[in-house]
Amino acid sequence: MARILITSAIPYINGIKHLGNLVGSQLPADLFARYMRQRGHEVLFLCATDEHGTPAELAAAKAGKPVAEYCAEMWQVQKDLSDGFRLSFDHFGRSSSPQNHKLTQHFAGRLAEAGLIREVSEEQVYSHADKRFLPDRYIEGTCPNCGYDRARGDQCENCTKQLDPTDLIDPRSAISGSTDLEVRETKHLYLRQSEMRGQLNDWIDSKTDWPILTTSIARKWLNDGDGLRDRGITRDLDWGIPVKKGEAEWPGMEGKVFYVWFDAPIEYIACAAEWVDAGKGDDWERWWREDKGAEDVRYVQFMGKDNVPFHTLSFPATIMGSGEPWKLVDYIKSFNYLNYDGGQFSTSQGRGVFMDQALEILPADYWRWWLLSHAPESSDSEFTWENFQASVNKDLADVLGNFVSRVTKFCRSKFGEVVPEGGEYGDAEVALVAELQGRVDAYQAHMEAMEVRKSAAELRAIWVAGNEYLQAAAPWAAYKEDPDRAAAIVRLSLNLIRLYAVLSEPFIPDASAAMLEAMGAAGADWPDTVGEALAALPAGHGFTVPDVLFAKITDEAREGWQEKFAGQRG
RNA sequence: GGCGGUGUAGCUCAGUUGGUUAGAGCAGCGGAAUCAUAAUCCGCGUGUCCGGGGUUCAAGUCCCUGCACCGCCA
Repeated sequence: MARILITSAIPYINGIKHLGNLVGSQLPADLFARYMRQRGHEVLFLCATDEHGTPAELAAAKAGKPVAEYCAEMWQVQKDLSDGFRLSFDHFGRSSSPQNHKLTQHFAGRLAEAGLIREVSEEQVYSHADKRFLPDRYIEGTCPNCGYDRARGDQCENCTKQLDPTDLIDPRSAISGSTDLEVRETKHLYLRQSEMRGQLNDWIDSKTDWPILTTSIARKWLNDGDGLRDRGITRDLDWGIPVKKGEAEWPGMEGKVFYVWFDAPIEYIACAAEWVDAGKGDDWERWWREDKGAEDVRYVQFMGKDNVPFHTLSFPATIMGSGEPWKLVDYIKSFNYLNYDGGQFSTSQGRGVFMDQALEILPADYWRWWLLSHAPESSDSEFTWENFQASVNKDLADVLGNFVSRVTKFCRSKFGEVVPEGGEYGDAEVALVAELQGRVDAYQAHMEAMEVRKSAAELRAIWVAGNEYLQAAAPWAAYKEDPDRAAAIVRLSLNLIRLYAVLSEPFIPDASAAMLEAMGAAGADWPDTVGEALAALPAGHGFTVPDVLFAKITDEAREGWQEKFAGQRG
């Protein structure tokens, strides 16, 4: 039995995530966690909300609420949605937790002791009307290059020129529109990542088994231009983790907080502490400290490609720089983007399907299956309603759902709601078991390797094999001449349903549970061999005919959704 | 502009270190069956593997170059 620590990129607090966000991190992480648990491994699967920073403050202000209250509410919303999608986190934490405050301050203190933090005085724009410093992109003005009047302080979107806020003509606050701005001197802490470039580079070089998408992004940041740059890790904000050196005050940094970029990944660790404090576990350090039991832990992270730099460089720099034996990530599974019907999903424009809307129109399993079987692994992939309807109807309703339906209903009509006795297994059954064993082996290999689409394809092939067998064995025909032969076929087929429920659990947990319940099966323990698994339900074992597992998506429904989700969510 | 990715059947995609007639699912066409959510099963693909050069006995698979789309640029 292995021990596997799994984290998925932590979603930002200011809103409900869309399906592209979901399939890029949390959903595949859940697939892997569920599979590993079923295989009997010890799994700790963590996720949290990322709550600090200017966007959270602004979203709270817009909602007319104190930021802490806003975040608490949005955390609950996101928690409920992750439950709705059956994401099996062992704990869903918050980056604003006391545990993270303590750990973030601890890391900062260690980094300072190691000489990896320097103080920098810089000039930043302060808005009197907003009573706050403004990040570059929250300052608007006229571009000195092209004259575009809504250029941002970091870059002009019109001519793409990189800008400094002080370059702008007639600068104003993007928050209030106020022009009462002032350039003030302020002091900030920088993490000296550049000092660790060699160490990080060697570490990345050692990860020969990582996807190219992951290592190429890391190498680019390490080697581009002057190489890895130092990064500011503090901000002049109210909402965040107060800057401290461990438990001690940090002279000159009063009233400042750590930048969200710095504290968010540390929440991966703090979340484990939250997990313990919530009474769900009793020792989080044995998952995170190599000197306290984590030396045999395998740590896997899931994320979209936009998050790769932070996970390959910034967070490792924090950990390595601390000089303490914290667990570094062993494998990073990164994803490309899911597009929506010819364009991008857009949170700001409300384009695409969001997690809350998805669950309002269809059960989680529909989305889980489609998203995972079309996961953007090798390149960006695309969601279209036609493809979604066709795939879900065919795979879930026709191939799997109908198999369950035809077997259970045939048995009920001929033998009653009990696994029939009599008859012997012959060549057809031997051949089926052999085929399934090969496919289950392949399925396991793909799941171990986190090959999501290939796993889905193999699982589907396993479902198809049942239909092929049933079609060829034709118990409805055999029943007329040789009822015992029909009984044997049905007995095996009922056992196939139970096996399918077990194998499908990581992808479609609700349907899996419904199938197990209908079959009166005890649990979803992974089979040692297919042959044994198909003998789990003995003759005489009672079952019930389940309700239709997957109702089909009609053309009318699909057309309605297509229109409804074209943009501007209401 | 720099960097990276992608470009394979109508659609969504597989194609390991270059090696036999380039594959899967869906859609389409033909057939079988009738237990089942009109659900299943069987059969059917002469595709400029984006274009053009090159290396090689052999390239979708390596090199150069052009084109298109996408992303990132702290």
